[in-house]
Amino acid sequence: MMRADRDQQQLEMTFIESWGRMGSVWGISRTMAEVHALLYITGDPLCTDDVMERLEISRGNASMSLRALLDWGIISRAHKRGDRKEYFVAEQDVWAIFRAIVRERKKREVDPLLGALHDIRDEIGSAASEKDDALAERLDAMIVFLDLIATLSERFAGPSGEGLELAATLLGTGARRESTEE
Amino acid sequence: MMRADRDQQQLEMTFIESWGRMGSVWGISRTMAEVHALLYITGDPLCTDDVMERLEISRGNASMSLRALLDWGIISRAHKRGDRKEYFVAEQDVWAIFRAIVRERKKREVDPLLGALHDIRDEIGSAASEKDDALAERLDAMIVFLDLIATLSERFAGPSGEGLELAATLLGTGARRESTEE
DNA sequence: TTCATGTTTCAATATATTCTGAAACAGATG
DNA sequence: CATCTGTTTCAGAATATATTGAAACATGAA
Repeated sequence: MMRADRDQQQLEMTFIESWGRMGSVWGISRTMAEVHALLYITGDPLCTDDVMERLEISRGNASMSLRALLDWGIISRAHKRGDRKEYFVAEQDVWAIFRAIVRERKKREVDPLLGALHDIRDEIGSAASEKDDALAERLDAMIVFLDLIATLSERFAGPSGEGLELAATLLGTGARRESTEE
Repeated sequence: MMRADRDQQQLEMTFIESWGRMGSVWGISRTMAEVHALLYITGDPLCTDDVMERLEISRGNASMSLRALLDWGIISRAHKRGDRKEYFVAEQDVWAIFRAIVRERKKREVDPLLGALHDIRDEIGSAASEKDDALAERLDAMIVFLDLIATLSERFAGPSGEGLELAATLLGTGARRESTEE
């Protein structure tokens, strides 16, 4: 039994490390990803000290990471009766986690880029020279594409369970073509 | 005319900077993104020296960035008759660019994580204790989800123009729900 | 082979990001 | 109010990442 427990902790740690390495994919630091992984895989409410201990990180780091995860909306606060400490629990629905990530990244990265691109496009519009035509065309292609991505991710990240439905649709559409696969 | 040219270069540079800042989104360095932006927005074949000059970066950096972009498959080599220098041109189809990025990120980030997760899952399977059940469940939820993502991105990144078609489908599906929007 | 032209590599350096730890803060309780 | 418990902040340190620049490496021409 002690044995099994230790094994489990080890396995959890492997998961945490793998997930941490993925942090870059969704644009957060390794530690922040690890804190999330710990909360997710553990399932229990953990306090700052638990996180510090399990991950061997400083109080400051743990505090910052937890707050950032709260901002992203993928963990939430919890309290134990008769205990003043704050505990944290991770959202357990992977789709909800995914939607939160998509929403956040769109807000932080796609939207600002689209804004900048639109600004440039407007400037060109006024100063129409010959060469500008080709530039404008390429810019437009990019803008149209990013607008599409933004719209798609908005739908994916929408509040309802649409993401799942849409994924199913996508998969269904793809299935019809499976015979033509390479 | 001189005037218009200078304006255009400035606008191009603004585009390049915006795009460079986005580098993190698709997991490459700022400079590499800028090199790509330069080639994309310029449209012409450029050689290493052109890139160095326009972006004010070292030869080594330019060389590494260009090679990496070649690896990603979003720029290609070009040659001018009677000129030994290598020139580079960017893929102009934004969908092709997007597909290349999705393909590459899946390969580098999602696949390894899925591999690690499957390994952990296998280990748990053999050492079934009570507590492990909950762990296994959470792990499975994550694996199922990532498998779905991997499948979806494979379809998106497929060689044909499927990505565009699928996006249209998705958009269509969404349109039917537009009335229920928040 | 030697020279001329162009490309790649990589150790040293510069830059950016993340983390620590102790101090400041908040707010409950006696 | 003083004290106790717990949280947040932030300057400096540690770490990781990106960049330079010069030397090594190719390759073709004479």
